[in-house]
Amino acid sequence: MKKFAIIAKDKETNARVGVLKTKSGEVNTPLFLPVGTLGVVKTLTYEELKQIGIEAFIANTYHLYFRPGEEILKKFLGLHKFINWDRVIFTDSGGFQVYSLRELRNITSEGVEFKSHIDGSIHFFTPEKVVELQKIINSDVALCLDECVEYPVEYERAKRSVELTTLWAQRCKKKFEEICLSNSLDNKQLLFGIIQGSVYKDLRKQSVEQILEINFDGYAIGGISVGEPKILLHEIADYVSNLLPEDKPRYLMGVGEIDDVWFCVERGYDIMDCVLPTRNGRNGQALTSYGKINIKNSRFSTDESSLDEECECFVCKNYSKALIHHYFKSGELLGLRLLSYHNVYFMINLFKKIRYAIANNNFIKAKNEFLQKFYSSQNDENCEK
RNA sequence: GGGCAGGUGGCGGAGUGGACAAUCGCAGCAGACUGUAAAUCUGCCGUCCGUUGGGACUACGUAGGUUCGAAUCCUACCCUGCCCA
Repeated sequence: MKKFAIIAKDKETNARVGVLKTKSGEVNTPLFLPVGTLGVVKTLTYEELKQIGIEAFIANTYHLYFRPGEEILKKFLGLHKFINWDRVIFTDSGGFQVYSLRELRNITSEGVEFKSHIDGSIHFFTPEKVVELQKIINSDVALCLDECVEYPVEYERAKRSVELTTLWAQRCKKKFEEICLSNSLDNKQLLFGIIQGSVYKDLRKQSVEQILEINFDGYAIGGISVGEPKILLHEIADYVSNLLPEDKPRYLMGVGEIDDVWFCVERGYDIMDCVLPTRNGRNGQALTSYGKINIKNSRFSTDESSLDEECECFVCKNYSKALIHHYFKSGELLGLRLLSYHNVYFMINLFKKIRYAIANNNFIKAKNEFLQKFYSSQNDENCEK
């Protein structure tokens, strides 16, 4: 059985609809992964995630290693049982923490030494260790340890990160296969390789070639959306997409702005994840059909309408902007939850629309209509001021 | 009636002769956030003008005074709290 099957392709673009098979079931692509770093999509219950209709989320190996820690994860035979979630879980390797915690780490070719962000204690992560941890977490899709570099970054440093990422990918793959061989009970976890290379096309090309050579179940593009201008993000995403094989899932890590999502799906990306719906939700931003709004703005204090008149989620059916505004201004936790729920719902719904549009050969039209509505209204708001 | 303490920007509260339009916190207003060290961070916050540098005006209970200069010193008054009669 193929692990990834493309079931529809847009005629005008490279956008495609597919199905990825994992040990916890199938997921439909293009797929949006909410981020649940510590095994939880912040503020939301698993019942709510199911109610929203999410098929998968991505947790983080680095963070789960610290809390709850290996022993507890082993005791529960993995994250699924610990959190009582039977759908798909991806795990990021900790490569992003190599970037985001760069003041607390030290890289050698052997691995990364982290100073714990929690208590300052020293921990050493190797590619092998990260694979083992993901086996313990027992996620459905594991990611190789990579070195995600910041932007801007000098060419030579980006080149070294590509080489290191390749070396680590080889070691991850080797360890992964060893564990699979020694444990015939469960060898259905998927392993994705990660492409690096910052904004340098030749390095991206080199990285793609080297990672493809190792052969993974899917290919992730990392080192993007780390502060580079949008034009570069698009340029690199576009460039790399043309180098990737058709028959494997393509995962663009960390991308989740609305226009970026459409842009990247159009180029044939199948999976994306992003903290924005949840983080920005906790910070007061709501995604709506007519653009982003900041619910904390005083103009919503008496607004009786829902966040998004076109949204079917329970928040939009039951809560006015004025009420959610009140929760935010008062520091009531329910506000964080409601916007997180709504925003994740919005993203999941967006991806449903995208899949539908591709399947019906209507991608470009759907994209233009969606984006025009989403962005024109923000302009209107600016004009009013 | 007497004694003591105190009255500062929307609020709390620093400042006790020049560096004060006045520390700081809260509230308020806005912005940011892209594989989550984030219920976080940043900016503005007397009034008016200026895109910036900056400028003008009004202000530390009220009214006078001393001084080159006062939120800061002096006098009187008003008000608040506590204590004594």
